[in-house]
Amino acid sequence: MPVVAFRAPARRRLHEDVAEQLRDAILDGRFAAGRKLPPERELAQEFGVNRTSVREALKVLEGLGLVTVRQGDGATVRPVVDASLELLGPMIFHGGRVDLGLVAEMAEVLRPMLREMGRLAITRCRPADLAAIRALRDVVADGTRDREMRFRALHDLLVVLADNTRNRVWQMVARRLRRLFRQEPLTAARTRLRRDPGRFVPHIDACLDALDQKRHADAAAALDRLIAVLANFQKPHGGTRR
Amino acid sequence: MPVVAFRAPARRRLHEDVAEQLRDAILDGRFAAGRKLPPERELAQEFGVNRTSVREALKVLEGLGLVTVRQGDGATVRPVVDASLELLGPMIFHGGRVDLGLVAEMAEVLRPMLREMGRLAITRCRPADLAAIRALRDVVADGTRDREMRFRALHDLLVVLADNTRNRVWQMVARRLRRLFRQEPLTAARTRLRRDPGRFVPHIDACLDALDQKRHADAAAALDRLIAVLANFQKPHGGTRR
DNA sequence: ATTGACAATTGGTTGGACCATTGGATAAGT
DNA sequence: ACTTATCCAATGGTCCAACCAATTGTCAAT
Repeated sequence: MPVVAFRAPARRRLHEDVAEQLRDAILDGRFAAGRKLPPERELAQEFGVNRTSVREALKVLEGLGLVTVRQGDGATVRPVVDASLELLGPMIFHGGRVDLGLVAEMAEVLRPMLREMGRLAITRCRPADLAAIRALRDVVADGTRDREMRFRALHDLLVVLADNTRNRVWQMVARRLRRLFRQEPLTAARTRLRRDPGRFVPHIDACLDALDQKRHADAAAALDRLIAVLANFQKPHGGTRR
Repeated sequence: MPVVAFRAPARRRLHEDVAEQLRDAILDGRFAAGRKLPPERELAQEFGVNRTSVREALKVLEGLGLVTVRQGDGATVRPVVDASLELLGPMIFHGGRVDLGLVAEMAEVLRPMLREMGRLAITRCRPADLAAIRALRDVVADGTRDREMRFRALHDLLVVLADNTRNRVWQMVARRLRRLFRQEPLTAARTRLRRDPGRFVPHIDACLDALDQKRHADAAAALDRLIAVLANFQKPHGGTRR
């Protein structure tokens, strides 16, 4: 396993760039809900690309639920609240800023979800499943490794936990969350803040120890503490972090 | 308000049809994860459409996380478990069948989520917010109306509840769920089974009464009973409904 | 005032051309 | 024989130009 985490160079396609710019424009409110986007031909000219690229970008936005397109009429912007949860990433990190309020609201949703998922996993995991968890725990605890790589192991832990629930929906949810946690601005934030993934290790160990001794309630309690650290944000309406 | 619920005639676009067929082929396992889709030019010929339409369809599939497309290489199918949660609908209703196992797993995820959302809503809702809930309750209880329309009011209730949490993430989650509940095969199933939305009314009333008297714990308990009825499926591994 | 025909706007689709990347086949070098 | 460099066929990415089809507003006829 490499010691340093590289990221693939961004070899991007035109429609991705167009879609991203339009997406951010909508999220920023530069195109209000209910308003119409400019015609495709006009957008193509403004972006300096062919109409095809604009159309492909619009397909992406339509898939995200950000616009509805009707022949003869144009592309109408929809309320962001009606759009896909895939947008939570871009909504949290928009314009170089982090929306701490939204992070807190997200944590408010995540905390009970992860608790429940953890409980199910503890109930259903079998001794053989623990090996994968221990391997990831060791990576998280390994101070000689790249910090971001240890965080990646932590995210993988989430997915392994979901797999132990034997529930396909939880498995999909966990993988979407892992994807969100690995989005660029967040990894940069972790690096900047020099967060230490090691602080999760004691909770992981407590959980594993309890599982070894079949003390499921204790294992669940240890997981709860881990999740409390992971989703460690103030309640909304109050607003700042920590 | 109309008494009968009509649905807009399906005025579909080519790429939507193509995307849907490819999506179902992947969900059915006709294209296994890791395999490659046929080249765009070939697909265009098979579907009898222009390459542009195939490409737009592929953009949709890419947005769903079902395939990754690389220039020079082709479109590679990704594991469904890594794909978007938007796929839960088509996964549940595929090939004219309902995957009851997946429904049960979904209920296992939904139940704790809705309970938590309900608790938050009860804590934070203000007296003025109850009017909207009562109006929807009346529609659900109105036996003279079209059954599906009463179900739609029930789904709207979910969204209003989410709005009362004052949490944008819950609001988005609730709207995605409403969208899922309203997908075609599910509405047909409800009509076929002649489900009665009225069975939820007593729980709604109990919740509203408790809220009037500021008995938040009782309101939460009533909501829990409602959710238990709503997500009324056997645990997975056991398999059949009711 | 209502209805119906028309026209401008705008998305939908097509065919074809050419560019850029990838990966394997082939040739060259050691 | 093995490694390395080169080339090429396959495949996606982009562009162009034209035409089809749905929508909406306009305007005339009733």
